[in-house]
Amino acid sequence: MRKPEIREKILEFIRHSLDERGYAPTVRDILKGCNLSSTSVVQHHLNTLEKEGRIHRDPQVVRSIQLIKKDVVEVPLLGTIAAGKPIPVPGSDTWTTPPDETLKLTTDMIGNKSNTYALKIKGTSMLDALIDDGDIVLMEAVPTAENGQMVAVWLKDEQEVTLKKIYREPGRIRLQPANKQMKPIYVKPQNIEVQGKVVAVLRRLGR
Amino acid sequence: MRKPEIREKILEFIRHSLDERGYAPTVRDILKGCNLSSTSVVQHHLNTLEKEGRIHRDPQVVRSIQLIKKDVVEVPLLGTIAAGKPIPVPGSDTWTTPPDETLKLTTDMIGNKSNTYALKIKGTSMLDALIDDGDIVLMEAVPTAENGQMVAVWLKDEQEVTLKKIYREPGRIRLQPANKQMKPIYVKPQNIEVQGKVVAVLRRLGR
DNA sequence: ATTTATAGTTAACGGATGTTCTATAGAACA
DNA sequence: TGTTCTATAGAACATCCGTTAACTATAAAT
Repeated sequence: MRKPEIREKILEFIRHSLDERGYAPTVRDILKGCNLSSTSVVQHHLNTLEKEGRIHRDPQVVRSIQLIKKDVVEVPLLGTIAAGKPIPVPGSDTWTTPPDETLKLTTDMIGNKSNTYALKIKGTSMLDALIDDGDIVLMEAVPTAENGQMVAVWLKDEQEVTLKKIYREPGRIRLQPANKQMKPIYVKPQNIEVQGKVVAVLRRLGR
Repeated sequence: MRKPEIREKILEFIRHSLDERGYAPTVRDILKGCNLSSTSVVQHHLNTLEKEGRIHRDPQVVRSIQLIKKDVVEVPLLGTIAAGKPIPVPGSDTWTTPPDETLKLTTDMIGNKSNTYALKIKGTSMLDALIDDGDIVLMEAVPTAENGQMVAVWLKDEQEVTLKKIYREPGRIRLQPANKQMKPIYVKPQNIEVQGKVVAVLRRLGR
């Protein structure tokens, strides 16, 4: 019988230890904490966990166990977004040079996604999306978007980028402002280009 | 001669170690890393740093050094905010019972403040502040607010709470919506009660 | 039924590590 | 001048800890 439960228990214990005490447990800490009977049992499970990529250890180093799951993510601030300008989409050239600035965020905010980036809003052209000058939007680089999703849309005819909720309707696409008091606009499918999904909006005030 | 520089160097080394490797250095790591010559020198400085409250160690525990400064802050989500309802202000009764939910945020977002709390917006009554239904506002519990600051204001006559930028003018107070296209309202000073300062606005989409 | 992989036990080695003791030197201070 | 505080140096100690080896036990696979 495979016994993953004991390894879950060990992981939980490590998590607890990191959380409560601030540093990782030793093999013998785990031994006692999980009611195991031998250090080599612990060693065995730790080896397995490391093979599974769930923890990382530095050989011979006391208390070097780390959980792989990340709590804090650094999101690159790739540029600004303004009316009449396509938004910077992470391309090969954008990734090669490291971004000038990064934002530290918790996975609470974005869902552990790796393809998330941030853009700073310039100007008040996004007011209908309830987004102010200086706000920061977290974008996820996705090829497609589901109905109802808030997306960054490039309007080819108007040469303009806008943030709207997208709804595909027969023969047309409805772009609905976040502000429900405002009316939607309708565009031809071939007139738009979805440039990314809006994951979150951040507004920092009074600094 | 006092030598705080070497302790700053040690702190920096600890920070670097925690950052790069994920766990704290040993006394001998610091010895080599800071070009010191004896473990007892390191011990001495660590004792001093601990007395100064800048680090914490567990006696006899390897790699237990922790920096006191916090990077991730848990902000209590104290309740909801809606028109016609005073916002929950952290009082004695609110703090005694732990909040149902907390938000993990980095000090990037809020400035290491301890008196910060979060409120969830219910309804669209804050649209003029560019704040949507479901948005989360981070409030700082402060007694006074400076001019131009975005604050939560309780309007006594109207029995309503609103988020506006506050400007004290002779004989009246101007409450300016964040949306610059909208006109300010003017109120008598005795008609308002500042309930807190808005530190940030968070909007999480598509989950 | 036999083999194989996983899990557990016991014991021990050797090195890493926190701590302590003693001694020295310079600066501040009264 | 003597005292005290801080910083430094070297050495030594006892313990903690990661690792390994040899062996047994059990479940799964063939």
